[in-house]
Amino acid sequence: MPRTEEQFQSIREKTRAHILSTSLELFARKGFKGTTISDIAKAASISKGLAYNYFNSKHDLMKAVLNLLVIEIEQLFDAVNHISDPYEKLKVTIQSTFDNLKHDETFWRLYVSFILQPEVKEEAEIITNGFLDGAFKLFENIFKQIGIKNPKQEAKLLGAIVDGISFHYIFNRDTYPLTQMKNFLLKKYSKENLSK
Amino acid sequence: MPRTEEQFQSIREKTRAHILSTSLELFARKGFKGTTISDIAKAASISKGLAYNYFNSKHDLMKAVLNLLVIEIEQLFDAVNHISDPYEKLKVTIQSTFDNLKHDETFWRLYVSFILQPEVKEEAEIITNGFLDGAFKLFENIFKQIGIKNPKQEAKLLGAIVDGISFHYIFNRDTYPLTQMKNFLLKKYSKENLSK
Amino acid sequence: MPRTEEQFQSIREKTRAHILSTSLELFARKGFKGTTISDIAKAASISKGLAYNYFNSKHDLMKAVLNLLVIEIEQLFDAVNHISDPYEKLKVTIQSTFDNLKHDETFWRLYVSFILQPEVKEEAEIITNGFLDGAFKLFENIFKQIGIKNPKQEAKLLGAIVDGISFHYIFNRDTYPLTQMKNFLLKKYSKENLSK
Amino acid sequence: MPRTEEQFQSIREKTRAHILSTSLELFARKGFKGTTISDIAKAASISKGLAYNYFNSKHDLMKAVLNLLVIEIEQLFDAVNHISDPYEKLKVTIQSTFDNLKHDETFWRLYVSFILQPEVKEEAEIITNGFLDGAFKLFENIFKQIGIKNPKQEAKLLGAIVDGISFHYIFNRDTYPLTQMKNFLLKKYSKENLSK
DNA sequence: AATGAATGAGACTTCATTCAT
DNA sequence: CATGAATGAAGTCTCATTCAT
Repeated sequence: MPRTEEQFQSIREKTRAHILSTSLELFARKGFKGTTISDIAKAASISKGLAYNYFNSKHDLMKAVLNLLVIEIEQLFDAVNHISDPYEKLKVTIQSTFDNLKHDETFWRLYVSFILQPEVKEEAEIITNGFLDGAFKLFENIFKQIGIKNPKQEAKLLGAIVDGISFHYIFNRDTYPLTQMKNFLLKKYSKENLSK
Repeated sequence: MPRTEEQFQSIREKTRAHILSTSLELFARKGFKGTTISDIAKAASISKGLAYNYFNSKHDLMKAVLNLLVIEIEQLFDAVNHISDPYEKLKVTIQSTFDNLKHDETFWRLYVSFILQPEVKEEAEIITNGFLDGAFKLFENIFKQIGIKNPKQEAKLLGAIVDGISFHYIFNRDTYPLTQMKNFLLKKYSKENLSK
Repeated sequence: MPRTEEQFQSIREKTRAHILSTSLELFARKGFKGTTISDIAKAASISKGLAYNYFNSKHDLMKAVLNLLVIEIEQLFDAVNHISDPYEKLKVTIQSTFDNLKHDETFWRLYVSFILQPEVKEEAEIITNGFLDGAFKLFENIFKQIGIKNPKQEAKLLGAIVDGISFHYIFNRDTYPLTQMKNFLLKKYSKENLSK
Repeated sequence: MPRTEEQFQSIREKTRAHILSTSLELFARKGFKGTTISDIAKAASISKGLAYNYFNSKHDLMKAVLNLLVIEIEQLFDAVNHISDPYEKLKVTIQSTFDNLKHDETFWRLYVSFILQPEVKEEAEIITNGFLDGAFKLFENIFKQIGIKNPKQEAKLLGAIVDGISFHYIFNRDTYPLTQMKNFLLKKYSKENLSK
């Protein structure tokens, strides 16, 4: 007997993922309210009806996109968690943040966009908080390991720097000296500089 | 007897300002697309039609709000420009940023909201760039006066810190230790710390 | 004692006539629905309120314009009624129609415009009928005097010609050879041609 | 199973034609400005939204109606173009104009209505000019074949007569002796009359 | 599973009309 | 007599959602 059941499953999952990633991109580019189901259907080359076959509503779709976002963010954190040397960890984190940003500002825009959407504010805030807390904790642990004073505040400061630079870059992409700032930051948070 | 020219003008100015400030608040809270003219009319206790007596379209209204934003921002800058001592200038700037933020996050939300709105992106970017450039220049001059190395990059770093913290606070208002961070930052950028 | 009462009357009449003629022009140019009270007020350099001081509603205003139209049309007829020679009468009528038309298509447009307005269809039709009947009668009498066969139908034919040409001219003003057609018609309806 | 491509196309064509013919009738009766999308939707027994599924705007809808008009007019011309005998051609043209008019004044009203609408003036004029030129050329050729003097002007005269009569009939439907005028005209433009 | 025609609530916008001064 | 700010009904248009096939 053929495993039609499994094949169905596979197709469903692929289509679902396809709709989801298309939505993510459009939501990020044009905002939640600025993106219509028609837009998504057209961009994903499916019918409007099919989108409703996979998601009960636009709101549902957005929640699913938020979830996707969480997963992607967690993967970013996981990528550095296995590094044991705190200086190296710090360096890689900063680097990965910047490199990721340059190639893909999608998440950032989405993240900002959702927070401004009263309908999803709550859900989005949970994620935001989780994300920020994760980052703050990560930095805090590093600073503790290094033995710096006020690790909690230094962690929040670094978080602010990273997000602030990201923010400035995203909205002034054409003129912002991203690479320069990245190197400047790496130097500021290098072993030589921190341990003196 | 009809009202005098001045009476009419006074009415117009007041109503215009009223609509404008109401719009600003709503746009900031719910985004451009998320705010309807009905919302604004209701919040301002006027008829929908009256809004169109003052602004040709929702888009126009938004441009007027953007303008208002520019003016308010410029006033913030002006407030510190007369201070000559660079350390004092730095301190007041940081302080005013934070104090302002705590009482009024409206501008920040609006600022972020508009930039995400493709319809107003262009207009918003001009303002954003102007605002950022202004802040960067201000910081750069201070750092030059003080005689710090890499004043351009230090300026951008401080800009990122300020905006990053603002950003974190705005979207995690309930838990973010704003005052603590403010003091931490003031200390880091104090005369004692910088001049050593 | 000054005759303020009469002066008031005079002012009222002048203002009324001013509003009326402005309305007539705008209605003719942009149609009834296409003309707003604001348009009229602006064109007449008065306030919207004042228009309502003179006319109870836009509909009323339009009826007054219709009346004005009737009067103007009657004056046109009167202008030729004193001529006794039928050939001369015919010639002058045709000529005046054309000369009038070239300088002022306002009435024509208004006339057509109103007939398409269901709200005033009835009133407009009375006028139209009156106007057409007047013209038909005028022509019929002329043809009877001249002694032509089928004067009733010849009258309607000439009416159709005159209105048809007017119509063609109005909607093809740039290319229609009006003068040529006028001369062609005058020749066709000249004494030499008709009496043979 | 989804409908086939053909099924969808068939539905679209039918609905489109239905909306179009309903619009044409209403525009003709109440003018462009005087007809609302709601009117059309109600008359066509569809939702307002559906009209916009088929036409981007009311203006677009009107352009489509104009197009429909052009096609219908061209068919009228085509119907007589195969007749070779000029006298016969003339007779059939006049007859068909009148017969058509009696059964359907819609086009005429629409034609007049659109020309008075500043928003569509340009598009309408192209059609008008095309239509008039077509008629003038047709008549001119006939008169040339017959060998009448001044064929150009005679063509324009006949055009004016036909349109003038149509016009008088349309706006005085109840009392205008259309049949009588038709016969009168047919006799005037009969072979016996023209060839003498 | 898939399509897109169809709906209808609600958005933006216009404008005749009213009214305080 | 005169003004134009203010209203609100109604018009154009959009879009999430449903549904027959």
